[in-house]
Formats: sequence, structure tokens, C-alpha cells
Amino acid sequence: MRDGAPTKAKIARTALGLFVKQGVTETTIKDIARAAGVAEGALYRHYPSKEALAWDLFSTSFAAFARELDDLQRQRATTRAKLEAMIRQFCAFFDRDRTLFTYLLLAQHGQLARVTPEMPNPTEVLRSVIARGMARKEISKGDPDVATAMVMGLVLQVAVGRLYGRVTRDLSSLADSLVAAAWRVLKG
Amino acid sequence: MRDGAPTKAKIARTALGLFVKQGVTETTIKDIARAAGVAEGALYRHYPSKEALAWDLFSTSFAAFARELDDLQRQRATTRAKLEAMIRQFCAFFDRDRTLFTYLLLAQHGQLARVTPEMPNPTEVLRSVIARGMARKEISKGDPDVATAMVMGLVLQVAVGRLYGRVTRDLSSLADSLVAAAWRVLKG
Amino acid sequence: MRDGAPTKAKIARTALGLFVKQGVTETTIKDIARAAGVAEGALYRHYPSKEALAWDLFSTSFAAFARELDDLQRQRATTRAKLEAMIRQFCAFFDRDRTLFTYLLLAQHGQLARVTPEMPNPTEVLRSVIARGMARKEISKGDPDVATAMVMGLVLQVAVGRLYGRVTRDLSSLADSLVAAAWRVLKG
Amino acid sequence: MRDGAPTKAKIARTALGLFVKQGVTETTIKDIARAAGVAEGALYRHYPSKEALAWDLFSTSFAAFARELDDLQRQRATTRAKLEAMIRQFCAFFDRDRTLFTYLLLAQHGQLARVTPEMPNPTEVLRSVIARGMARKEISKGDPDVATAMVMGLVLQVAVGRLYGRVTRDLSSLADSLVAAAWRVLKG
DNA sequence: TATGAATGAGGCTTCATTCAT
DNA sequence: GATGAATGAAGCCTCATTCAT
Repeated sequence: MRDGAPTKAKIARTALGLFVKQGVTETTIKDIARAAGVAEGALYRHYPSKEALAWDLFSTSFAAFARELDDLQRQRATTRAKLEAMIRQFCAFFDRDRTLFTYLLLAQHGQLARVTPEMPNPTEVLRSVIARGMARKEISKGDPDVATAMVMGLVLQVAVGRLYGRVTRDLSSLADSLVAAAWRVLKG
Repeated sequence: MRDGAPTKAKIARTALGLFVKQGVTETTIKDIARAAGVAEGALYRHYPSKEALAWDLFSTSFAAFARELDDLQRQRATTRAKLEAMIRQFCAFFDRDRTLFTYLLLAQHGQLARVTPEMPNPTEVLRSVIARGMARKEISKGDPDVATAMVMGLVLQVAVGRLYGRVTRDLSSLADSLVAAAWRVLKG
Repeated sequence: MRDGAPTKAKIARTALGLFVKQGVTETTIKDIARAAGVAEGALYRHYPSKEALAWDLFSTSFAAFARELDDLQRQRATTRAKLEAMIRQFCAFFDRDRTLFTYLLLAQHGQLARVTPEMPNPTEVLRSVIARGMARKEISKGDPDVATAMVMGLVLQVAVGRLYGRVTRDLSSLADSLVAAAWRVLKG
Repeated sequence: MRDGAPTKAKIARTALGLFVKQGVTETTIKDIARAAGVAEGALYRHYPSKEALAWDLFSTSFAAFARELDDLQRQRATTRAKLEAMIRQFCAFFDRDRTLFTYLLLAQHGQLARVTPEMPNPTEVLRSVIARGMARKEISKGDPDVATAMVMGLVLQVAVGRLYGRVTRDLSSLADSLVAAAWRVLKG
């Protein structure tokens, strides 16, 4: 993080880490500048405001992850296969970049409120898979929103446990268990 | 002489609502005072600081809820009955006081970080029930922390869905489904 | 200081102590009330404001002390006797009520600025004795204001030394030295 | 990029004047900022707090003045010459920068309480000269702390008189009288 | 582009004073 | 007379943003 990286990337990465660790509001421009090794004013050369930085960090990756999930899901035929691919992707994402995962899916900053229905959205992708599965009778019928929440919660809360150190194995190594549990929840 | 108790209660309730809606940091003393219909200084007769107010609100009810869960659990014999009682309690709590539930269990303010191991803790209560159930072979063996996270996530994420309006039925009316799903997760 | 004394006296004495120890501005009504064992509002039954309290404490005793000095001085014939009587009175006053002495003569609160020329004033009494002594040629001629300051400083700074613990004997036991020194200063 | 040094100097000088005129506690950040012609926040780029500013102003010059006195004293052989040099330095300092002199030696803000025994200290310098003079029998024997207080008071109170307008000549022009008076006090 | 000093609005808190009881 | 809760102005300080260099 010293100097090789261009300033903008350095700022983005540093800010992400601080946003996750302390929250967006609690992170000051000075914090970011100091940690990134640049001057305070430098940030404004690349982002119009702190809020814009927070949103840029969020929206870019949030949509990208949703698209990844959707691509994966499309390449599978059965609900079971789609679900499995998606959960494995969640786990892989977490293990690869815990900080970004947390920022997108666990942190309760205000960004989520700015997500519009048109934006690609991981929860929506999961929901559509589940709803289709119900229609196809591959899983038991029920409220698709409730089912989606259950599966999402199942996975995310284990990620939280990993974050806090209560869960000690990598998420990827728990993927089989997560998939099995999710499937039992959906299969009824 | 005037009785300060009603003012204190008004401040506490108002602050809770604002903390949940906007976050603790984002809520100003002026916000609280205005919404509670008191002067800014009034707050400081009842709480030493905004931070202390946020913590008092959290810690008092957090521990109380954990104790409720524990009492319930003790009065049941089987793991299944314990689990069911606890999940119903979560649902009832949510339906009765959504704001408080959110503040204690969903909001990501810094309060959770201040919970000490000695404090009664809802997650710990659930974990001990699950760990015991595994020992007694009433549920399938596995990492109790992972299982706890799964069940907790299952329930909490549905509460989140309800909060955001995606789930439209009261949690209590979904309790049966939640218990069934949780049981399938644990039963293996 | 518990209860026997009437409230007003209790407040006055307590306030004086705090004013000297911490300064008037730095002493709050709450400080006074707590130390005096009364409610905050009680003070306003006896004094219109904190400032009025500070001034009352000052002006009453300041003038009284000046009158004492003046009485003493009048009862002596020679400048030497007058000077000696006054310095002994300073010492006795300090030893008897160090706190009040400090408040009147050493503390740099704003009260001194409110002293009007008509008010009896210890420095003025000393000055008139010195000026008369010069006129009578009992002491060497010079600027009476300079001479007054020298004598006053001589005595007061020793009081300061006593206060801070650098000087360890009571002022009264140093009175002879102080008188002798003052006299040498004035005699030229 | 802008150079902060002039701003810092402006703040320091302005604050010093206000601290002397009204006292530290009675001087607000707004007062300083307005008088210095800068924004309130500017102060905090140069000093961490108002208290730190007050202390910095005090401690820097207090120690420097003590060192000056000590240098002067060392370059003289006799107690009489040392005393004379020091008193002349007091007078010159007062005449050159009355405000700073007042802040260091006359104002009763809390700074004096923070002076540690290791810090160079004008009173200590004077005391050591007097103590040595007594040991060498150049002046009459006695309590060196009492003698120090007397001489110090002699000089300082004349400065006070000058400040308040009762004494109308510059201190430097009174130096001879002060030295003579101090010497009479010490010579016994 | 980068730097970091300067700005100034606004946040948290204190505290003299008032007032209902 | 006394109590202490309530008021609200004002103080100190923070921090996103601007701007001279």
C-alpha cells in the first residue's frame, strides 16, 4: 500500500478497510489520507465527496457480485445446482476478500437504502432462483421472500461468525454443509 | 419538585427510535431533544453522554432478553421444545417491539463490541442449547458455532425482510415455519 | 459545615474556599451546592447571581480589613509604629484566615477591578501612611507609590510563599523580620 | 502550499494578549480567532487545545527567562552584582514586553501549578543566588525562602503598580531604586 | 496532481439560571 | 425556604471541504 499503486486505488482500498472496521461516518478524511499515505486534499481529486467514495465502493462491487451470481445460476439447470453454485460463490468471495464482502453484505451503512430495484442485486438473484424452483416444484412451495431470507441468513450469519472468530474454518470448507442445510430448508 | 422519570423515559424511547432509523452516530443530541420535546441539556441530567445513553439502551434490554430466553429454555426438557420456545420468543419480541428488537439484534452500531463474556447473551443461550442437544444426540453432530449461526441467521434475516417490507406477515405467524426450518437444519 | 449554620453562611464560606482553590470562573454553582450540602437553587435565595456572591464576599471583607488597618494606624503616632501595626495585622489576618486573605489580597479574580476609589482600600491606607511619613521626613523621600508597592510586595509575596509551602513558619512569627525589612526599604 | 507559521504566530500573540487582559478561562476560542483574524478551526492546526496553547505560551517563555537570568547571574562574581543584573533584567523584560511579563510572572492562571521542579524557574534562580550569598556571608543569614519572597515581591509589586498606572515611570528607570531596596533587605 | 493550511458549520457538553413542586 | 429537573445559550472541538502554493 506504500507507493506502487496509483493514488486512486490506494485511496479506495484504504477507505474500504476503514469503512468496514469503523463505519463510514466514524471514518474521517484524515483517517483515510493518513492510512493511504496521501494528503487530505488528494481524495477530492478522485471523488467528489466522502459519501460519493462510499457509494462508489459499494455500488460497483455490489452489482458486479450480483452479476457473477446470475451468470453462475444461468449456467446451471436445476435449482439444486443453481443454489449450490451460488453458495459456493458466496463462500469463495468471503474467503478471497473478507473486507469487501463485509462492506457489501454485512455492514449496515446507509448504502443499501440507495440500491434501486433496477440495480443487479444478490438477494434478488437468489430470490428469483427460489421462486422459479417453487414454480417448478423442485422445492416445496411457500413464501419466496421468507425462503430467500432464510437461506441468505443461513449463509451470512456463518460469515459473521467467521468474522468474529467464533467460526474458525474457512467458509469454502463449510460450503458443503451450508448447501446441505439450505437445501433442507427449501426442500421442506 | 418535578419528577424526572417521565422525561427520562421520553428521551430513552425517542433516542431508541432515532438510533434505529438513522444510526447512533448520525443521530444528534438536537435530533433527540427536538423529537422528545425537551431541551438539549435535559438529556444530561439522565445520562452522562450520548454514548452512555446508547449503551444503556442496549445493555439493559440485551441482557434482559437473553435471560428471558434462558428461562424459557430451562423450563423445557427436549432440545426441540427448547428451540421452539426460543424461536417463538424471538418472533413475539419482534412483533411486540420491532424497534427495540432491531436495536438489539440487527443494528450494527458499536455496542456489540462492548458485550463482555459475562453478560447474558442471546446467541450464547442458543449456542448452549445446541451444544447440549448435540451431546445428547438429539440433533446431529457438528460444529456448534456453525449450527448456531445458521439458526440465528435463519430467524434474523426473516426479521430483516419483515423490516424492509419484503416479508409481509407477522413473524409470529411464521414461527412454525421458522421452527420447522431450524429443526431441519439441526436434525441433519 | 453540616447543618447548624444557616444556609447563607454555609454557602458563603463554601464558595469562598472553592473560589480560592479553583478560581471564580472555574467554580460552578453545582460545586458550591454540593460542597455546602444544599440544592443548586438555594443559592439564588440568598444571592442574585454567582457574580454577586463573589463580589459580596470580596467587597465586604476588603473594606472591613482596610478599616481595621486604618483604625490601627490612627492609634499610632509615628510612621514606624503605624507600619509595624499594619504589618502585624497583615500577618495575623493571614494566620487566622488564610483563605479569606488569599481571596482578598492574592487571588487575581476580576473583583479588584471593581473597587472604586471611594471604597476603603488596604493599599490606600498604607500609601497614605507612607506619603505622610515622607512629608514628615520620618522616612526618606521618594515616589510614594513605588514605596508602597515595595512594602506591599515584600509582605504579600512572603504570604504567597507560605501558601505554597516554601515558607514554613507562620507569618506572625516572621512579622519582626518583615517590619525590619520594610523599614530598611523605606528608611533608605 | 500555504505556510502556517505566520498564522501560528498571530494566534499566539493574540491569545497572549487576551489571556492577560481577561484570563485564560474567560477568553474564548472565538475571541482569539476573531482578534487574530482567522477561523476558529485554525487554532487547532497549531495547538491541540486551548489549554495546550496557554501552557505552550507560558512554559516556553518562562523557562527561557529563567535561563536568561541564570546566564546573567553566572557571569557575575559577587552576590550584589548578580542581584543587580537580575533585577535589571526583570525591569528590561517588563519594559520590553509587558504583556508577556504579566502572563509569566503576575497572572494567576493555573499554569504555575504545572511547573515541575526540573523546569528552569526564575524564582529558583533568585533563590539559589540568595542562598549562596548567605553561605558566603555576603548578605545576612536568614531563611533563604523568606528572603527570596521579599525581594521577588519588592520587584513584582512595583511592576503591578506600573501596570495599573499608579507607578508612572518605566521600570528600567526605577532599577537603581529597586536594587538598592533589595540590597538593604538582604544586607540586614 | 498533490499538499496541507484554512474555513466554518455543526456536534457534544457545560452551566448559570429559572421554575414547578 | 428548599429542591433539583429543565432550559438554552455558549463553549470547545471536529471534520468535510476548499484553496493557495
